[in-house]
Amino acid sequence: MPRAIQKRTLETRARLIAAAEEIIASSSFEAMRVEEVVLRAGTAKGTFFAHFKDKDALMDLIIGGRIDRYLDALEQQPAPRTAEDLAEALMPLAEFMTCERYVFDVILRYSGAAAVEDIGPIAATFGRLVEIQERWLDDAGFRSDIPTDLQAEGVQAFMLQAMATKFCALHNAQSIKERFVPYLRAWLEPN
Amino acid sequence: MPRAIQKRTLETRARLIAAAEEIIASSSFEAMRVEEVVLRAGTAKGTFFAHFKDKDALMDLIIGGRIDRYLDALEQQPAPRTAEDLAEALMPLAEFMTCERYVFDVILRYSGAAAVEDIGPIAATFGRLVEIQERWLDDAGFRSDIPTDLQAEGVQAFMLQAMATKFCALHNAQSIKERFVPYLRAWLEPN
DNA sequence: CCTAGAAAATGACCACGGTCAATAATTAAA
DNA sequence: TTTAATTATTGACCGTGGTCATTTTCTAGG
Repeated sequence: MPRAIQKRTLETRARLIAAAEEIIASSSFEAMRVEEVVLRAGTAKGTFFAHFKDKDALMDLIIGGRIDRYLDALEQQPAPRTAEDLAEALMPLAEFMTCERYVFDVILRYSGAAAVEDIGPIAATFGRLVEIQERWLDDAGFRSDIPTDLQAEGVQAFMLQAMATKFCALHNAQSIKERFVPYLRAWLEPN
Repeated sequence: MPRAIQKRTLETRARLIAAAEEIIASSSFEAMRVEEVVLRAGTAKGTFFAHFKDKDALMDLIIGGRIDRYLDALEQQPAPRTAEDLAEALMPLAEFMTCERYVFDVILRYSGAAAVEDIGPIAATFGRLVEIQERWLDDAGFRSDIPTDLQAEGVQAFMLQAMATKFCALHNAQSIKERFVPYLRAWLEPN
């Protein structure tokens, strides 16, 4: 029979997460070191890995949490009416996702879960984002020749492409939005 | 004044690359260890890093080389006439790019160079691929409402999206091509 | 309370990528 | 040929993520 989770366990876990958030706040996601986290949390290194599968699992959790707050905000908004508005609405999220090269890499790596049983926080947010976009696209009625879910996946693909160029010398003179809008127009408003 | 590169240097470099290729051939890209490479090449560890900035730089070189061979083949082919044919033509390349999760991750990370001066082998192949597609799309004349280079970038974005799903539990029941074709149809043949 | 057994925490240890001061080999000029 | 300058190689060492047998703490049953 499985015993209830001890209060101690929850406290330790909370301390580890808090310590990581502190480091991120005072320097960056990239600068986070497991050794530094356990030092601040006052635990041994092994304890970290008893709570999180690996360092990236904690990153998944923290970054996924941040993304979820952006999605909460998006859900409050009315459906955008134009490709331009859609891009505009997604910009805060896109800016966060590309705030650091390291963050973008983690997001890419975790955006699709290899197995159903390990759909993590970030992968879940991608599912949520598609749902939000499907609702928006249903309302806006851009294209009637292809299903809404295909449209939403396309928006996702172009958003990733636009974001990737932020780290690409050939394109980073342009802002993410400047790259995103032409894609969206061509995708959602052909002809 | 810069001296000529020593023959010894080229030999050492060739031995390192050959050793790495051996390991990849007998196991996998992921299994490559710097220690094992230098052991087989008969050099010291430091020598490796005198020739390559880091482990990934050698991966960039080797994977970029493989991709280039696929592009050589694509350049020999006539321009595809339909979205389906385009997807079909790109499948061998897509299959290689997703032969290992690790390989796909490296490709994603190196597909855009952070600075003009360090456009590496993989980043260069992405430029080449866009050029090939621009020629194809010019010939095929799918869409006249948007420029060819935008069309080509879209094909790229959807190819990445279709490939990514190979490692995603939600979609990997479908083949890459099954996912790629609907995107391409919707992108290149709207209405 | 006491105790058995489960859950949690520990820290020495390992794997592996990467560094750098010291050394060896090569080259061009005297 | 000798020598000085340049280039290539070396391997001990480090940083950091991750493991696991052992120890400590907690909990339920008597």
